[in-house]
Amino acid sequence: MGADLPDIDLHRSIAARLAEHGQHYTANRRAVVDALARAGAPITLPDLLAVDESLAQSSAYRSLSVLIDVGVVRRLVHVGDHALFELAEHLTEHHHHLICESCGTVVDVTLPDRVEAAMDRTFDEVATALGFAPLHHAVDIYGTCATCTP
Amino acid sequence: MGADLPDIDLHRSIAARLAEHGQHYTANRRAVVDALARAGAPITLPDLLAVDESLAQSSAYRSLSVLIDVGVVRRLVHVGDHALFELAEHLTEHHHHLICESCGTVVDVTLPDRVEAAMDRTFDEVATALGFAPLHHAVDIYGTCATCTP
DNA sequence: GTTGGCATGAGAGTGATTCTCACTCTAGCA
DNA sequence: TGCTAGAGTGAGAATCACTCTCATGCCAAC
Ligand SMILES: [Mn+2]
Ligand SMILES: [Mn+2]
Ligand SMILES: [Zn+2]
Ligand SMILES: [Zn+2]
Repeated sequence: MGADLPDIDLHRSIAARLAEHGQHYTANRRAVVDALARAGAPITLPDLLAVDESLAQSSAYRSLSVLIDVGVVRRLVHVGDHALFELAEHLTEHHHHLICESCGTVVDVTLPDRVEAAMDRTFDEVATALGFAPLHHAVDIYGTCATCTP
Repeated sequence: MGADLPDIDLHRSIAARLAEHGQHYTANRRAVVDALARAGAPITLPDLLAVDESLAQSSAYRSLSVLIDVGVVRRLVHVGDHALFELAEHLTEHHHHLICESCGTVVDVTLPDRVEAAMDRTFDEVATALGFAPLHHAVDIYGTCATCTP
């Protein structure tokens, strides 16, 4: 989404978070992050490898796994047979997804703060009523994208 | 969820929908529907086979696939390595999911109509602004369930 | 009662993801 | 600056949820 951190801060922030977990920000992990940042939308692993041809498949999967573990990357499922990967929200901003049921395209959307706040209040109420302690939420809006609409 | 159709109507409704698509409501498909109805929450395929031991894995998967194609069953991903299956909303009611990040339990929740309406309005606005024609939405509330909270 | 076509299920196949292991790099110390 | 222990890498093997195949079963319509 629009409000990304400048690259320098992005990488510094990621390095710090990895360090907190006793992990290093290696060249491979940085290459994966760069590819995700360059994509600017959730992408599949094949797409990731296409963005940076020097990446090896097994290492890309492993770097993503480490980055997910420390909270730098988020993995999305729900569409197609490949998972989608994107930078975590603390590196971009809280957002949700528009999913085209025809072509599988996924794009980020942000909702007005007013609406987010109202949703959080409601979710907290209904979850608590069922003995759940809610931590966060995901909203997926399914429909048809511009290019798939005739 | 609470407001299920009585069994007779449930099966009649499903038979009709299958017929619309030139499909039959066979014993196997009915057994799968019964198992899902009995579960009352999204369940995995292994769980389904456990509920009805007479079901064969390959046939259960195929029956689910047919039932999904005609809109009687919905498939959820997002949690664990097995997909979750539940009866479609027109057989139960529009609802969303509470997902325990600790044990993977998934339970249904309904939101107040007022909130659903407000969300739909907002989703329509933001989607349209991005050239998307929104059709429906899914909300997942992640947190910790009662038994996982110490 | 025969026949044609869909349904079933055991087992084989598929493919995204994960694991293995021999090799490489690097951080930290001498 | 050299050494070394431990972490990182990647080609290929393995895993496993799910799908496909095909021989057989079932049923409806004549
Ligand atoms: Mn939100
Ligand atoms: Mn809703
Ligand atoms: Zn599309
Ligand atoms: Zn739990």
